Amino acid sequence: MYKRGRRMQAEVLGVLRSRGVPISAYEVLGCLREKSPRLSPPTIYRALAALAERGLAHRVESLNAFVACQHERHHHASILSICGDCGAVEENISADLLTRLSSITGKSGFAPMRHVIEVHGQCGSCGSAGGRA
Amino acid sequence: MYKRGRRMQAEVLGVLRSRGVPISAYEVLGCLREKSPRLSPPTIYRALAALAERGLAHRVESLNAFVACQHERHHHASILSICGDCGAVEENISADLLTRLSSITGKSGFAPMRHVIEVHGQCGSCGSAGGRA
DNA sequence: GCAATTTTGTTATATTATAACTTTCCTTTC
DNA sequence: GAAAGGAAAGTTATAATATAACAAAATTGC
Repeated sequence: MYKRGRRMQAEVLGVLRSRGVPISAYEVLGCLREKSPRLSPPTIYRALAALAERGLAHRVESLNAFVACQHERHHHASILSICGDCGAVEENISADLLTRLSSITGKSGFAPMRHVIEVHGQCGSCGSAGGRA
Repeated sequence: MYKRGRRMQAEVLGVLRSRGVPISAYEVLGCLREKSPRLSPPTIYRALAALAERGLAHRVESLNAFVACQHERHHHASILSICGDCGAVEENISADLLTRLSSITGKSGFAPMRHVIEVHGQCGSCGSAGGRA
């Protein structure tokens, strides 16, 4: 294994961090094209894949989008809470929950490798602010 | 609310059930086009959305695919175990896990509406059969 | 330096999903 | 029962997401 586009990855991670909320690969592409018009989708997808592998970003499966990791580099699965109103994502880690999940799925001999845990709803800010209009 | 394409939904559900594993909307389309060549994507997507709403099928977010529900009609979130080798999906329901998930995500005032819980790994059959070759 | 390997850039295209409009068909009213 | 009104389905086109496949360039090991 070698360096694999660290420069590009840093650029992409910068965009993800500056946005805060999950954005599509094409939104990243759009941002970076302002400076480097020749960029193409595979470059972005490769950087995103590398960032995910390094634990610096996550793919949000239920949105087909990507978000910067909020914790230190970790190799546990994240629990992502996604606000449908403002788009904000909160990231939680719970070894306990993963253990329980494994015990549920493992009953039939299933060996888990990767966990996707995404919860859609309304965040605290939007709940208290917007409320039921 | 009225009937909303029950005929079509039944066709689509039939295809999902006959396959057993998650398939893309376009695979469904391909199957049904053998009989009805004029079908188009929106028809399939509408039927799939209606089936999901009725609790008869699930969208597998991490595969961009759809699978028939294995339980009786339920309105709890499912835990889907997806075998990367054979594609088989097992569906589990655990109110306890959802409660814990809510308590984790709820700490910051988040109000969960929809849960996506998908676990990728290797199923029991593939684990004992294939093993490490 | 040169070959081998890996990474990056580029082009093209595959796959997934939906917007927008038309037609059909059902219901309601008279 | 016919016409108006409205919801659902069909249709066309295109948008959004993702990757295959190849070319060029950089890096490493010798």
